[in-house]
Amino acid sequence: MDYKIKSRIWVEHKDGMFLGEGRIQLLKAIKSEGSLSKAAASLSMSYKKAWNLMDSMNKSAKEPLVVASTGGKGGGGAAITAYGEKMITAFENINKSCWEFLDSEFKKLEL
Amino acid sequence: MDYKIKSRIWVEHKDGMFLGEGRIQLLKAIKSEGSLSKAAASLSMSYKKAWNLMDSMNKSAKEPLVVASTGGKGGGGAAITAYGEKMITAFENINKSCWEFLDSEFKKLEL
DNA sequence: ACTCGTTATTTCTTTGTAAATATAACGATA
DNA sequence: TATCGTTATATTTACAAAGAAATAACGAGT
Repeated sequence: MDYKIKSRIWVEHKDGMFLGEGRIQLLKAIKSEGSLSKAAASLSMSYKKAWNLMDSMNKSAKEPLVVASTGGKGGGGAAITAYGEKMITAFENINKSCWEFLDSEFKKLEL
Repeated sequence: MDYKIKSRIWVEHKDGMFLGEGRIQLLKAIKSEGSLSKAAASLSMSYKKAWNLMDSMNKSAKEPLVVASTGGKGGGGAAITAYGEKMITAFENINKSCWEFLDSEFKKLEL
């Protein structure tokens, strides 16, 4: 059997996407880069797209996941909140366990 | 908590998609309609897209999932093979159990 | 006041994908 | 051999999503 099962998970709220794999990737890049523009560059993503994702996340969450500051020393920057960190680990844990679950189920099938 | 977790699963082989939710839907429509064009119409899908999906599935499977005949009484038609039936039920079972798994995992989180 | 690198936002352009359209091929039946 | 409804395929059109580019705003430090 040379087939592989794949999956994608995401979290929605009343009207639309809240968290998905791309958004989690962006959160992690913001954390490691300390800036939205650098995070976007590190993911080969346009700044605008990154900003849209961040804005959408912050607007649809109870608390912001990212805080950004403009101006000042270094021009500003962006950082992940404690709530944001919690979301990253929660998402990655459930995603990983989903993969494991699917792999084991799929192996049982013997297609 | 007004968040909901969602997922999509699919099966790939060496270079590309083999089975996904849209393809399974199409297989089921072919089964109930007996024709590719009627199946496409019932799903509000263009004939061309339906044909592409069917062709891709048949080409990447060990055995065809759909057999189509052209000409003859009634103009022809399409039908699901036993192998195709097996794929439908296998996919739907694993998909359902994945949803249940995710829902229960997500409930544990209390975001 | 001026500089700096960043965030924030608008507008325009491009591009990739889906949809519409048209047409050929097919073969049992009459 | 003419008809019929389907499968099979190429070509064109339309549209939406992504990207590029340009510009404004910001505020600590000098």
